[in-house]
Amino acid sequence: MAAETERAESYEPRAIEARWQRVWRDERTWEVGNEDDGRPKSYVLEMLPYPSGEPHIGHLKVYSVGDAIAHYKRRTGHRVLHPLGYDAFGLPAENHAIRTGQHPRESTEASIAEFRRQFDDWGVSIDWSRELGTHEPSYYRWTQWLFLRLHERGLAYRKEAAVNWCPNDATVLANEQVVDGHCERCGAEVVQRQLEQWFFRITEYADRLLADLDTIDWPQNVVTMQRNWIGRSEGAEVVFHCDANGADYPVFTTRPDTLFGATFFVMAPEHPDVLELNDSPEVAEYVRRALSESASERGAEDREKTGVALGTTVTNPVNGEQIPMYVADYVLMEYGTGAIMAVPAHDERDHEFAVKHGLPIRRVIEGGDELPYAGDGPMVGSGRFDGLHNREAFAQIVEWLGAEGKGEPAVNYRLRDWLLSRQRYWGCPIPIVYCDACGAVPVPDDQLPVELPDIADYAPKGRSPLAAAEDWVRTDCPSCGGPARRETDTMDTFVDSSWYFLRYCDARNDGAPWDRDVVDGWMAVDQYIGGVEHAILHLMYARFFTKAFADIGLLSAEEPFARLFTQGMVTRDGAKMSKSKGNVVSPRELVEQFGADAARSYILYVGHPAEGGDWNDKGIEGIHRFLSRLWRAGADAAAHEAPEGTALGDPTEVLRKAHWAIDKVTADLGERFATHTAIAAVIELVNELTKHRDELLGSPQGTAQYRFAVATAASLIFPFAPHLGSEVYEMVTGRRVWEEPWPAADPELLVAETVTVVVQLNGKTVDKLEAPVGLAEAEQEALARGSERLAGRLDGREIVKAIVVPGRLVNFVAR
RNA sequence: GCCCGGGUAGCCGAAUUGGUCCAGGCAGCGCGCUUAAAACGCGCGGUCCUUCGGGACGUGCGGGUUCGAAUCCCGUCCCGGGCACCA
Repeated sequence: MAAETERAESYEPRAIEARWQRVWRDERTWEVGNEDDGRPKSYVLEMLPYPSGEPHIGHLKVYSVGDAIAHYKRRTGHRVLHPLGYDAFGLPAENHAIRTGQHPRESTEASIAEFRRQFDDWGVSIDWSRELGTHEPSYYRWTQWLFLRLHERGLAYRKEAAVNWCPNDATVLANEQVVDGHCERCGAEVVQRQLEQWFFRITEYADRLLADLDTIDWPQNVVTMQRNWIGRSEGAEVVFHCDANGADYPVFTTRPDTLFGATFFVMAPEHPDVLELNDSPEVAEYVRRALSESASERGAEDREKTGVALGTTVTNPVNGEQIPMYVADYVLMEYGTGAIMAVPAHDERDHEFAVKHGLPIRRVIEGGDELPYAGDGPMVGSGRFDGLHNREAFAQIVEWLGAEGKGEPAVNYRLRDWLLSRQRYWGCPIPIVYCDACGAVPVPDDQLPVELPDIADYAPKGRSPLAAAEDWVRTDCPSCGGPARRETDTMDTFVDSSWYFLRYCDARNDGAPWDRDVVDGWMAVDQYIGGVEHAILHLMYARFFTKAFADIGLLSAEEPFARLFTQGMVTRDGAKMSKSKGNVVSPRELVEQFGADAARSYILYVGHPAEGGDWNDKGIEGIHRFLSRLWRAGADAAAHEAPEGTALGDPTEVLRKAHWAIDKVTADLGERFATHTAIAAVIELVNELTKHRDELLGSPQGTAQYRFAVATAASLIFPFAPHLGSEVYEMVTGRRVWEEPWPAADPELLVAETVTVVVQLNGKTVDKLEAPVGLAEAEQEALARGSERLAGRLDGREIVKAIVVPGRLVNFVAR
């Protein structure tokens, strides 16, 4: 093997890495077919990267983790799908276009090329035959197709909604463009404006999204965040009648037991009936002011509870009492019914409002030292329910309201429908046209994709940039053939990234987004890896899409990601890396200086990958030293052939260490993703074999053991440092490590010859004794009892009890 | 305010089931190799006391359970993250 190229004198990572990368590329080593070949499948996936500039340290980490898992899975007999692509639509490319005039496609594709170049440089084992970019017409054609399927089912719909509007730039803004209630570009205060927008009806899936969290293996904190985001609350809808206009106003409450304590009634400023009930200048002005404020201002902490009386009343259904109506901005139109019953004695917000406006506060639940009291207790001032515990009264009141036709049990969610319209250029066009005669008409499947046209000017003009492409906007109605206009908004980029993991399964299918059998053969993703910052939005949307597609009959999986791993952030000097702090570590420079193997291994070594991990510039040198030591050991082992057929002979410390390392790495990598302790185990093995080099190489059997230990170290380091692992393994064995099964530890060699028995006196360690393995408890106790140090410390006291932990310790209790 | 994590050596961290606290790396110190340095290899490594045998203390802090606690329980402080007018 070494004959083809002269071997170097020292570890030269860049040369080794280039060599193996060429082999993997030329032989398409990591490509995988869709046919079942009898091996269990394993779908390993990192979250879709957004290509901007060049990859950062977080990318290096996520692929280091994912690649280690993919390699481990392959070598434990799995057929592994490990693809990669790009989340290529998005705002930064468009902002760049506004500044420079460069087409977003050009800057995006330049970034993709750089990302791809560096991913190749890292030697990540990707099936590149499935590579995709969400901005390619061959991809977004199917994004549009899927939109139409959801539209057919009523899961995509249009309604008027508030958008962020910058009065200075005269444009709508995406949520990401609003920073602290101000326009990201010009700094003007952002206001709310009503516009027709497209939504996905994710709320229809709220219950299933909640319930199925129990079926997936995700980090607890992510599950909790999703649960909170869905925000299911049980309560009742209660109807309040208004005599002034004859209307019935339902409200949602989680506390029907406090109904007798409702002393006023509040509507959100957006409530359509507010001005109908009272159009005085004072009310009109209050509503106008509230509507002009941004959501973040309105939701600000410590904000005073403002509001205006409407001069009308509603009837409290439980006691017929007339209670005054108010409009106040602490009530939200989007939640419940946009109106609330206010119970100041038992709700903090209502209490604050009541105090400020001099409204009556009536206690109906006993308990607590002062009001407001939100806890439980017996009911008072509640008519026939007095004396009952409020938890019991809860159901009885709802039942009674139901019988009277004044209310019913109700469930509410914090989750809102997903607003997908974006008034920007660089995104997937929404495949809808507007016809005066037919209204909003879906573009027929055979006319997809609706391609994004080129435009000259990306600058904001008070409407979506696409509206400027007049030739593109003007079209014929697919229904009646008359003149029509295209939808000029594009889709939220989260739409693109909510189904890409399905496309990978069948990435080159141009007759459908995927073949159902193929997707069913791969899904669900067995191991998903990414940052916790996507804990809510991306993961919720992808789950929703998967469920909706399953309902439509496009696939079988109910959940997209069976197992989720969230990586921690890499810090430097204890602080988040950021350009402004100037403490950014560039993966490109690291790889140039130390090689990809060292960079990847170090990032997995600083700590458990789920935790943070503080970057230390000197630390990577330590890993580089270790890899160099392994390389030298490989060259050394290659230069010391053991005669053909030499047995390994009697176990030595090195042989035992090798099997210990196999066992340790297998458990750490396979069970707990503890890459840091796995790598530490390989370091220990290499340290051990380096230390015993001379004595081992003195005999044929020792030489065989040395070679075995070196090959084992190479085999075990391979998932973390694939190039060096391949190189050293080949040097010693002439074989390719990735074609070898994962090594198995010999259980007999995992058992040491002797164990250390700790002798304790009243729980304090007084001696340590070497003892043979497998000693009976009584023998172990007798051995410990004979300890001279124990005798010295006993000082005349009497042993009253001995606790024996076999193979570990003996604790004597003495008085 | 509420809900999760976490606090071990100068630094990053290990201790997987309640059983030897600190594996591995960094930094530091000593030794070897070298004319020298780098590189490389080997070794040391908590604090205080000591009659040099050893002893006491030690996992943020204070209590508790236990033969035995970094690990379990109660209280408290600090750091990080998430949510936060959702009725």
